[in-house]
Amino acid sequence: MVIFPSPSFVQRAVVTLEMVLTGRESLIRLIGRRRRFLPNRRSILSDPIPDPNPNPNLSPNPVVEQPPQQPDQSGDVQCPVCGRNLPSDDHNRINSHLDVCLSQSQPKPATKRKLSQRTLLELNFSPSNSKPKLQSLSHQSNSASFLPLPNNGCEEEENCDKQEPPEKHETGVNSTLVATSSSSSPSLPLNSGVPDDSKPVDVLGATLETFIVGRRHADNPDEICAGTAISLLRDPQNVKDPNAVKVVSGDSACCKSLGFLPRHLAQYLSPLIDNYGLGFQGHVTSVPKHSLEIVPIQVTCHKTANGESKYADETFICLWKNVQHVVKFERRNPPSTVKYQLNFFLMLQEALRNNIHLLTEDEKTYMDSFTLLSNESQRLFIRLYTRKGPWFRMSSISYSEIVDTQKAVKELADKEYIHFIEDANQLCMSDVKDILNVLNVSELREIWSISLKKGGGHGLKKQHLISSIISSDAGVPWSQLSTMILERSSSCIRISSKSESLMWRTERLFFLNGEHDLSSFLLVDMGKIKYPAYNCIISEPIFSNRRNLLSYEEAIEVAQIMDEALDTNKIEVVLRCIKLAESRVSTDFSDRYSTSESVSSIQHLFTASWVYSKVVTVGISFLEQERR
DNA sequence: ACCGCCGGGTGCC
DNA sequence: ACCGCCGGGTGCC
Repeated sequence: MVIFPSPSFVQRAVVTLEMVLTGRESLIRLIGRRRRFLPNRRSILSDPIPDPNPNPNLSPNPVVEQPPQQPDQSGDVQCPVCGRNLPSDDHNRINSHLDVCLSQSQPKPATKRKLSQRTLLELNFSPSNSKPKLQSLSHQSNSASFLPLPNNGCEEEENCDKQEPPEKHETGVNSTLVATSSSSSPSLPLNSGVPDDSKPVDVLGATLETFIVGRRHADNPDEICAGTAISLLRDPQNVKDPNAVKVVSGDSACCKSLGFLPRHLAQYLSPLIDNYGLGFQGHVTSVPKHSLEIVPIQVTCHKTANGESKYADETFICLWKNVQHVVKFERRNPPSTVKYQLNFFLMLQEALRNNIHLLTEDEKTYMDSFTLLSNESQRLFIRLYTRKGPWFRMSSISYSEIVDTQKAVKELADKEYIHFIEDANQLCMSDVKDILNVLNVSELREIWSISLKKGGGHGLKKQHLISSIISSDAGVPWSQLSTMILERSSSCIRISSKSESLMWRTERLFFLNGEHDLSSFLLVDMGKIKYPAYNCIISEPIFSNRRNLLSYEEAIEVAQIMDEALDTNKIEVVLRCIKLAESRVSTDFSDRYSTSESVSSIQHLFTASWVYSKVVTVGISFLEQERR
């Protein structure tokens, strides 16, 4: 039996230690998924760089900028790639060493993702990691920061396992469900184990454990707490499901609905209620964290006034058996809102809870407002957020869990979570290049030949076509070009920069690194990654104030811009990033050292100067390579 | 992506 | 383009 840790464990387990890595790879990990929208891009690229250093000549020698965590008094310098110490005065040797090192570190990108990554957890469990670098961290973890949880979470599951009948039983339930779900009146499944004992089944007083689902349609979803008295009420008028069974609070029929029973359970329970006069009362067992999650309940069967006295006919027994099967089945496979949605909620909620001191009122309300969106809008947003984009053709958006995409798009656009474009007039210059990317090559060729007024365009690569279309916009009027584009792409949508920025921040605050994102949840859910359960007590926030967070984020932006520049060989941009980073890192340090505040090494990894020092080292080793 | 899979876009020996 | 390759989307109910 595979034991999944609950998602809340993920957050801490995935905190990784960047300090182990050096070189470009570590920069890439630091950046994580490239942000589509960089709020400071313009100023980073064009504002004058404050220069606290009187000597503007950037030395090409990496000796100058040591990563700050490696103070060096010995006259040696440390290779940024392999970490070996070299005499700082022998430049030739340093350079040739760097060549060797870089050429060794580059040809093996296929395997480099493994092994170098450490989680806090591994550190916690392997005391052999007593390198001086890690000292403060291991100290932190030894001092009862991480307490192993009693695995109460899985205990129940394991017990279930033992009680559960073997696997074929499960599939039996499954197939009966499938067999009957299409017909509205439940045909009675051929239960192989139809009771030979035809004595009356003992239903009165029997207890069922199940869930409340469909809480979005409840009258008052907030009014649930553990122990709340509930009863079941048929809802034959329900348009979605004529078998629907409502869960209402209290025992009177006029009470507010809290939600519904799972559909498959209602399928068997409703005829029992309708035809055999059974009634059910009980209470809420526990309350989940999120208001849309399913709520475990317990109900006990009783007889209503017009109920029969004897429950022995075959139909009844069959229905009752099926009720029990479904209950069992659903306890093993609880129905749920879409998992990625729950994970996203968890992320939002945790990021909010742990970082209230970093967020503005505006941001908090915006994050809260996400939970007020309709289910489908939330799902669509999350789906789009995880896709590459930035633009998406409406025609390429289709998800089985989102029934009415149009409606979801409209709601998201109204609340400014996304931008929606269907009219050529709405198209602005800066978007054109990105929108052109959603077209395929043959569509681009058409536009190309019209706007350049010549045929062909064959043999040109996609990016070439795009840039040549943009640069030749003198050929056709602007409005005509945007019309041509939209004629082919049809309506397009894009996540708004506002929500993109905030969600990115949320994601970073939750995972605390760039390598993990929402898909990590999925990998855990599927057992591709396994983390033992442990508890985490946060003694100190990673970011003590908003200013630190913002400067960290801006440093990541610089890192990303340089990373892009490295890919596209834009050396001027690389140079600019290095200079900027160098100036920031020195001002930051004079700040740091002027205060007596001690910064633990784990917090050090989340400072702008840490990021900038990486930018400088990685950038310089790139330039070093360029030079020869 | 730390998997594994699928399906579309793309290139020109 | 009947091909391989590459890279994006996806997995959960």
